[in-house]
Amino acid sequence: MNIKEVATRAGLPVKTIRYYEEIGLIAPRRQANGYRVFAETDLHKLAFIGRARSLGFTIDDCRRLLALYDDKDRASADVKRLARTHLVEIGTKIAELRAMQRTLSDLVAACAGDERPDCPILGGLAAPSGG
Amino acid sequence: MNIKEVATRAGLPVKTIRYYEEIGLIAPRRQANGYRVFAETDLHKLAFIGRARSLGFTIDDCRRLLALYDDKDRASADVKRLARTHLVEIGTKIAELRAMQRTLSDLVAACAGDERPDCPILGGLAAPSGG
DNA sequence: TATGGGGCCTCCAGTAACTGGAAGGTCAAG
DNA sequence: CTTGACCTTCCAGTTACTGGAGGCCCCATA
Repeated sequence: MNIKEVATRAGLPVKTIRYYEEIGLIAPRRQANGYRVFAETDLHKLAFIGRARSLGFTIDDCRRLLALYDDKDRASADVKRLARTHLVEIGTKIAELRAMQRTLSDLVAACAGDERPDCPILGGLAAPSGG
Repeated sequence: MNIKEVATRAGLPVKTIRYYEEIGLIAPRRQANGYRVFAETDLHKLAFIGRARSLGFTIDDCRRLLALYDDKDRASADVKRLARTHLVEIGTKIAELRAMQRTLSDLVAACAGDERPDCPILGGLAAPSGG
């Protein structure tokens, strides 16, 4: 199948698929005219990558996951380890965002939000008092 | 003061400060020998930017916040609007991360994590069944 | 005066993961 | 034969820095 079809079926932009080939995640064959030809396995891999990416795995994670996916002898523990590491990272990011959210919503709550220039938000950014 | 001192006092890397000058966030004077000279106002601005960045404001947000900070006539509502938009973005990001967290921890829980190759995590990435 | 060690400068390249656009080849339909 | 959709490559830009090379500048010490 051609790039547009595989893009539609995998739910990824055409440009992204070319990029994935460039960085070696997939290696579709070529026709005599230079067009890429995608096999079913390419489609599967692309769908796999798309899903992993949407779960926040990096491209490097995807590379490792694909290797594990291709390796019929690997232990499920290997995959689980990667996933768990990623879960920890997600947890950390959520905690950081929540801290931002708290600080910022305190500042927003303290601000009158009217036509006067006095604003605790800018004040809080200029010199934090307790954060 | 020299760049190293202002970097220490503002809690930012020297490189970052040069970068901030390059993109026009600050404009320190120069000595005859080419060295940057930072005034107290430069230090204040840098500390301000550092704090806004740590709260997840983009550089572009910082540019706008600095403009508001410099403008003694702006209404506090202008600042509040920017902060509130940012709060919404933070909220969205947290929700997305939580969704990832749920999906991924379900997959991790379903995986035996032993030496056998059978792994629901890879299965779930290859073809999601319900989420 | 020479030397050594910081500190400072600029410029270039690279990061992550694409995205947009230009210039041009290919194919099927009318 | 032309039109238009599709395909190709290559280059540049995005965000917010970060690292390194190569080279001044300044101060202290021998």
